[in-house]
Amino acid sequence: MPYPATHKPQTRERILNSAAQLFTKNGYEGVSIDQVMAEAGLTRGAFYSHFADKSSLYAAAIQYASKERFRFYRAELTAGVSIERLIEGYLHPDHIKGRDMPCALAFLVSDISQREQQVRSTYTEVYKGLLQGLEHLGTDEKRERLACIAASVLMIGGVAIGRALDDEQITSDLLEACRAVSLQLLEPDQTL
Amino acid sequence: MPYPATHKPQTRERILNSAAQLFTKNGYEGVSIDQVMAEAGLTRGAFYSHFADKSSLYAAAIQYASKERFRFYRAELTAGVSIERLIEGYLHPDHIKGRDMPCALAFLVSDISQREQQVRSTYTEVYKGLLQGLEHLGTDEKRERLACIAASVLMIGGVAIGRALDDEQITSDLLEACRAVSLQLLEPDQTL
DNA sequence: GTCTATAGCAGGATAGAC
DNA sequence: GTCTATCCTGCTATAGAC
Repeated sequence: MPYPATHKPQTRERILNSAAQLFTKNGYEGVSIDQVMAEAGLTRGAFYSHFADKSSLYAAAIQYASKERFRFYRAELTAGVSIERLIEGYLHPDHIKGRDMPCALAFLVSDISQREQQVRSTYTEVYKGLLQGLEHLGTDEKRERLACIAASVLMIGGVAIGRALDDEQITSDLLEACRAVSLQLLEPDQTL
Repeated sequence: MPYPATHKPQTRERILNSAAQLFTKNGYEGVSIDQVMAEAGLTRGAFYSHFADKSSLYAAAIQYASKERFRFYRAELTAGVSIERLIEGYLHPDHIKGRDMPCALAFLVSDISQREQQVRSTYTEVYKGLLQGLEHLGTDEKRERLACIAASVLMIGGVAIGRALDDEQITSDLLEACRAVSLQLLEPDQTL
């Protein structure tokens, strides 16, 4: 039995992990199937027995990356990390530089509208998940929706713009401003 | 005299205008030099007597689009249009849909970090211009820098994320939240 | 300055052996 | 399921005629 039943799912996961890392950092057009497969220790020919095409992989990778990220945040919260610290970690130079698995919502935001329906709808679902997370983050009562939306825009937008800029001083100021305002918006009884 | 002295600059301007429209809406990889030249009524061969390569054109197009946009805003302000109306126009579904010449800062934000130094530094200069505009917008005294940064992130991020999303209801809520918070941040005596 | 023609390459997708 | 080999397309960039 050369290929045990667990082999295929495991391989698929390896491909997804490789794709999530590469796509998030380099965008859809910035990554070839060759690269994804090489990173996963395979060759291009093997790809099409796991995914229909590049676009499907992209959508799946975004979902995968986000699940990993949500899992991480849940663990942090369980371990007693404060909201302030989580926001600080998100709006942080290390995140912008792409260490580990960065946030696909931020890194790919203007990549998405050029992709197919399937990709946009995946992105939208992930964004909804983040929004719901912010609404209930570390509190029993639900936060105001619009305040959470504005906070999410400051987080995602802050990382996206900070990544584009070429001037460390401005990026640093930008992160500081986004941290301050988003935290204020996430105060439990905040209303717009 | 088959080519008058005004011919080349005019042609260059036609190419830039075509490039600004196409690149802003479709990103760097989403546009070919063929398309840009065809839109300008020329063929690909003529391109390289105006620009060194595709990357240079991209940087020049971002600068061109932004100058057009700043010109537009100055005219609006001179005509007595309020800041509220300007923000409303920016954070508006029509802008997201790409009518006329959309804002390159928003539409290309996550495209930029994958390009060369030249492009990133152009983007950074344009962003600095917007920031300075916000600091002095319709007031004699200078607004607080961090408040203006946060407002700019809500504007750029709001358009970028709104464009990615596939759900009109959420996009509409998102634009509303960004309008409300950014306007609040631009109140003349606002401090963080 | 603009054209047509072409060189050269990268990458998506498929075929067929193992 | 994975491999190698191949087809095919699209694109940047250049050459050379007008």
